[in-house]
Amino acid sequence: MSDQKRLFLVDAFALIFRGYYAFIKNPRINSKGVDTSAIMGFMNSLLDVIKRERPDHLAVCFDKGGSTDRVEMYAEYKANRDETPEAIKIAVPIIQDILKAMHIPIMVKAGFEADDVIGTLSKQAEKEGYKTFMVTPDKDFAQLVSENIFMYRPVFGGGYETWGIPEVQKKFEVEDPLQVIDFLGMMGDSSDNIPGLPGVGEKTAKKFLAQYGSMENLLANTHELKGKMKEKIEANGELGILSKKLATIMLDVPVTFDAKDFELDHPDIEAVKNIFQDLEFRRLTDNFLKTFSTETETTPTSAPQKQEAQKVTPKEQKSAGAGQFSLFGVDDSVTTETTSEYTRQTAKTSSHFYQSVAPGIATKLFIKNLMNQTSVCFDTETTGLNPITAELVGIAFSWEIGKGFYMPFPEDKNEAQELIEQLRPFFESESIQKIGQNLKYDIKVLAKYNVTVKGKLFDTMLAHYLINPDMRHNMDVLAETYLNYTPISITELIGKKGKNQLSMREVDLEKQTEYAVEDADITLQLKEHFEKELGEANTQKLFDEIEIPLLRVLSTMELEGINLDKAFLNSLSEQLNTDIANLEKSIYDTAGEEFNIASPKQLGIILFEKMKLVDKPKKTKTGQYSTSEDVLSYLAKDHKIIRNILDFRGLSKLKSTYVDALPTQVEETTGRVHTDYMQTVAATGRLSSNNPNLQNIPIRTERGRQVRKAFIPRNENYTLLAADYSQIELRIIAALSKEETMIEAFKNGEDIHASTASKVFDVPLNQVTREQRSNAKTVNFGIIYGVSAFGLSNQTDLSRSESKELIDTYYATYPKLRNFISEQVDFARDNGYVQTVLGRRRYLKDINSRNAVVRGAAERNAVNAPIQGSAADIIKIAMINIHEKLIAGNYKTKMLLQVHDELVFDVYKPELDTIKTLVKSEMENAYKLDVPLDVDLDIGDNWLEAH
DNA sequence: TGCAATGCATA
DNA sequence: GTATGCATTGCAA
Repeated sequence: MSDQKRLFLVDAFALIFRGYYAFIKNPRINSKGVDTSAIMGFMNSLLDVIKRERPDHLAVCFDKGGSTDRVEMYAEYKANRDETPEAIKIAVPIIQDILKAMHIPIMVKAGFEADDVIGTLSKQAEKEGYKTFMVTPDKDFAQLVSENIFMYRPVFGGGYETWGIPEVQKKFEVEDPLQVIDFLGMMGDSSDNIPGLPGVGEKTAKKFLAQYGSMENLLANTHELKGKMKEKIEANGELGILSKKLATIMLDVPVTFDAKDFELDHPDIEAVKNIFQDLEFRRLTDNFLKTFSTETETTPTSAPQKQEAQKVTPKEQKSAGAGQFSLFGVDDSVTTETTSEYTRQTAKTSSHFYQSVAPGIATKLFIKNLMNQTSVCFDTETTGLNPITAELVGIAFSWEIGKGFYMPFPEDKNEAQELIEQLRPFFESESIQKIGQNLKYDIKVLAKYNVTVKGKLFDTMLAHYLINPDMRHNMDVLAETYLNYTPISITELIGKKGKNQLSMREVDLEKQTEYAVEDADITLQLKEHFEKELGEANTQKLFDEIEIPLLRVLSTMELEGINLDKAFLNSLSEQLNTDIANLEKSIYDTAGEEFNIASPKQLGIILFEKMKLVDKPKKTKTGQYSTSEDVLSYLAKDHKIIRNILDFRGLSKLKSTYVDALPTQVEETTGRVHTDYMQTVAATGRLSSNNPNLQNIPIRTERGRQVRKAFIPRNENYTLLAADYSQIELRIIAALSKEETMIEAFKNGEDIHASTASKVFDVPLNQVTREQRSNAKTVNFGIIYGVSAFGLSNQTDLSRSESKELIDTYYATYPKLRNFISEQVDFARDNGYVQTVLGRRRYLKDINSRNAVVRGAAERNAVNAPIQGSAADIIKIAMINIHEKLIAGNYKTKMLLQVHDELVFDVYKPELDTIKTLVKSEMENAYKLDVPLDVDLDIGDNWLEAH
């Protein structure tokens, strides 16, 4: 470093607060009962800075009485700050005493905040040739950063980072640190109660800044915004300006930087020692003496300081006494107390016999007993929610209501495997029925131990999904609804998620037993309940032949996961940035010069003055050329440069939702992405996918669909096969309605939308215009969703009355379709539900509502649910059959994904021809309709190519 | 930290 | 107009 003098300005309150909250979980209280956390925290930071940096000049700045100017501007300023904690209030005078003893100047100015004092001083020092370091964690200070003014910012886990101009540019994505003020003004700051612009947070503020550069320019160009955002910002321009003012650090506080006064000289060691002794700071006293004793130039790194002792070893599982483990020795049942029918039962109020099984002989006896059962409910307890990484902590079993056993699993992997081996005959027994709640999870966990769950299955969650798809199906809800019983909550055992949540392994064995066996017991009781109801709802077949077999299929697919080119994924984010650069270059080339694409002003001049893309460019209120979305997309088809600009704008969204998110979901152990298919959330019978959702990977836009390139085959011996049903929902509605005209079109392999257009607009098939086909397509989809003229006119260029006319003509063309629709609605009115081809029901309680809006929605559901649901039924059948054939044929090919009407396979190349035939045949013949089903196959080295 | 509202990705 | 999941934001704790 040069010989330039260095001034450190310390933001006292920021460091005091930070120190105080650092100890919040474990406050420092001395023998006099004084909470010294804040003092300790602050002094640690201060000494740390001195020791590390040895500043020539240093001062500590405090607030006094808040900022009168800002309160004048905005009465709410800092109004919602919590009352300052007591420990901080008492800390301030003590810290000031210590500073005096250390001969460190204290800067305060009534009516000004420390920010303003520091700002003013740093600018003065800059003029005098100093390098200034503002010691504060508060990001507001970034606006002051210049070539000679830096932020010196404590970071979590110790250490500091220095923010100069490049750091601020990067962090806030701005050119000039002064734009930090605009940034803060836009996004607001809840702790200072700076309102900001409504609806604008960090991401949006950065976007705006890149595009408009400042608050003022944003407000001058709100016409370019869309939707709610536009309304909100236009309505709150003044608030934005005010917010910016509030966020601005003042530079004209009446204080003077006096170099001599600020020189860091020797402290009054005795005085400081006395205060520290009084506070009972022993370590800090040592630290202080070391810092100021002359010979300490560098601090030894060998000294094992602080945190080392804090390392917490997870509590070992309590090894209970032998008696507790004995199989039949302990009866911890509780007598039933009389409960009114309004009081829910719990484990405490109902009689039960739950017991843990000890290792050794007890386990052998237990398993012998287990093997004699014909139907057993089980529930695994694990260390987490992700079955790929979770380890078994125990398994609960129950085959008699009110009674059950819990087998804890050792943490040691080999021992756990030995134990599961003993249970293998049970799980793999074909003759013992297995009952569970969400068995897919347990099956996946056990698969990780190489155990296959065989035999008949009964999943209470799936059963209830068929009985009442609109409800939720978690066990607590089911127990309360059907058994009038409240199970022990998981949070009671392991705490709320986040900070101190325990792993199931850390829970006492007795509690584990109570909790786990209770789950198994309740599940068993629910099974008895739902068994009857399944028959009554006529969905037994759907349960046995679709949902239960599908559960095995899904667990296999989920465990398999899909390969992601990890290098590609990890770099895709940067590649996108490269793409942006390429787009920029291409735009510059076309434009013939470089300019700021993000600036609408410059862009408008380039497009409409230089390139003269249109004769009469649309202008905005402020007289500038409009470059808004709708203007540009209108020009997009004729000009590549416009497409590039639109792409450029759309990238950030893509990046955050997919490109940056997906790599974090790659499982370390497998290098693959394992989605979780939800079998019980979609009321229509569809699956849904989450963590991550692989059913909404972009495909419509060129840039978006690039994400699909990241989904690749297992290795070079494999290829991806995508098989999708063509127009399955329209085929279903044609078949169900028996509308011959439409059925014929499908039988003849016609382009259905063109065919519809030809009939509705009464033109020969080969003379259908693009627009006619497009409108016909919209109506076809509208039918599936339960059309209204209003909805149709929103989707097309047609007016409301034209839409109505089109729909009327459509119904005239396909009269049976109209019949079908009214039949569905009538059926729903009479029965309260509609159903799919396989009898999957959806109950529509609002179908007879007197509220037309509510009733209308129910009527659309009545039309859509059987269509969407039947399509779901059919692909589920195909999946089950394909799964079985893949196993039976011992193929290496795996089924990986389902996207509603599409299946994706990882095909072993030598099997390709066989698999293509197999998949196509199984999908097309999954269910017999009066309309042929048609499946398109595509292969490729990634999911994008396979389309 | 958890919730609702908004907007947008898919079929 | 149907069915989902998720990122971001603001607000309530």
